[in-house]
Amino acid sequence: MVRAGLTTERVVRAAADLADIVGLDSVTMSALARSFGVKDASLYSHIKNVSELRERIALLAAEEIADRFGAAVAGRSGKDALVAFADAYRTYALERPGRYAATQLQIDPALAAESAGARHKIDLTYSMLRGYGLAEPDLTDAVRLLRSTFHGFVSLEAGGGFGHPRDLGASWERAVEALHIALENWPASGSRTSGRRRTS
Amino acid sequence: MVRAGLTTERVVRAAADLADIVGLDSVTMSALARSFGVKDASLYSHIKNVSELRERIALLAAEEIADRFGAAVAGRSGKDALVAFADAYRTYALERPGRYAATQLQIDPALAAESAGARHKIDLTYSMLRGYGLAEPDLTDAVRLLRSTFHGFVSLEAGGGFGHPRDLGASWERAVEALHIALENWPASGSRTSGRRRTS
DNA sequence: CAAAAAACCTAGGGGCCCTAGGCAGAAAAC
DNA sequence: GTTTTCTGCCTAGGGCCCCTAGGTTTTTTG
Repeated sequence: MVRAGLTTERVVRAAADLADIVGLDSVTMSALARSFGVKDASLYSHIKNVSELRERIALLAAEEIADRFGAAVAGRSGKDALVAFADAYRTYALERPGRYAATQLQIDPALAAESAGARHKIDLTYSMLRGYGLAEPDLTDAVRLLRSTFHGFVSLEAGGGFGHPRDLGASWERAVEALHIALENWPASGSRTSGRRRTS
Repeated sequence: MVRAGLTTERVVRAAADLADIVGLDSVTMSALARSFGVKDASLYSHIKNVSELRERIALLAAEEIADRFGAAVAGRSGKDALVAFADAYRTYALERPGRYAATQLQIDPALAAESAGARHKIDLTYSMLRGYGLAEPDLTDAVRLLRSTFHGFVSLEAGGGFGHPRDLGASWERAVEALHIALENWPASGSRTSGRRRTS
C-alpha cells in the first residue's frame, strides 16, 4: 500500500490551503484526511487535535505576513510606508481569508514559542510608526488604532458587512488617509472633551 | 407530562444569553435543549436549524443595539455624540459578547425582512456624522472607517488580541479622539500621495 | 538482515445536526 | 362537556465530526 507521506508541515500547509477555500471553520480533520486519501485517525500522529491544527495555520500565516509586511515597508517611510503596509494587510486578508482568520485565534503559548515569528508582525507596525514621532503610551495607542481599523475593515469586508454600493477599495484608501491624518495630528494626552488638532 | 412552554422568542432569548456566556460557536441545539430540559428534536418546531438560531440572535441584538445607540446619541452632537456612540458600542460588545458576535453573521434576507430593526443601526451612524458636514461618497467612507475601527477594536479586545499592558480603555479613548480629528480634517478627494489636512 | 521506528490502519465511543413519525396534553368547535 | 383538532414534545435513527486504543505494514537504521 502506497503511503501518503504526511508530515506535520505538509498537513498544516494543506489545511491552510483548504481554509482559504472553504473557510477556517470548515477545516476539519475528516475533510483534511479525505484530501490526503487517508483516514482521519492517521492525522493524529502529526497533529494533536483540531485546535492545534488551526493554531498552526495561524503560525504559518504569521510568518507569511511578516515577510510580506516587511517587504512592503522596506525602503519607505511616513505615509508611503503606511499605505504600503495597509495595502499589504488588506491584500493578504482577501487573498488568504482562511489563513487570515486563523491569525485571530488565541494561540497556545507553548506552540507559539516554537515558531516565534508570530510576534514579529506587531514589531513591524511599531517600527512603521516611528516616522510619526510618537512616544509611549501614544505609540501603543496608535498601533492599536491601526490594527483595529485594518482588522475591522477587512473582516467586515470579508463577511459581507458593507452593503453600500460605494467601491470598497476607494473607501479603504480614504480610511488609510484618514488614519495618516490622525497620526500626524495625534491628540495630546487627557483631552477627552476639548479635542482640537495640534499643529503637527 | 409538564411542558416546557417553548416559543421561538423564548428559545432565541435563551440562546442569546447562552451565547454571551459560552460563546456563539458553542450555542448548539443540544446545549440549548438541555438548558430547557427537553430533547433537541423538540426545538425544531420553533427554529429551522442552528444557522437560523444564530441569525435570530443577531436580529435580537440589532434591536437592542439600535435602542442603546439611539439613547446614547440623543441630544448630543459632534464629538460628544461620537464619544457616546463609541462608548455605547464598546460597552455592548463587551457586555454581550455572544450577541455581538452574532451581529457579524450573514443574515438570510427573508429572515431579516421579518424584523427590520437591523438596518436601523447603520442609519444611526450616518445621522451621527451629519455634524461633520460630509457629503457622499465621503460620508459612506467615514461610516465605514468608524465601523471598521469600532468593530476591529472590540473584536481584537474580546479575542485577547492586545497583549501590551497599556490600559485598553485609555487606548479606546485615544482612538475615538483620533477618529474625531480625522473626521474634522477629512481628506479631500483624490489625494493618495499628497495628503495634507483641509481647514475643516 | 534483524530490530526499531514510523506511517497508516480498524474498531469504537461520544457529541452534534436534523428528519420522520407517534402520542398525549391543550385549545377549539360543537 | 364532549369531541375534534392542533400543537408540543417525544422516540428512533442516520450522518458527520472528534478523538483514543491498539494492531499491522512499511521504512529506516545499525
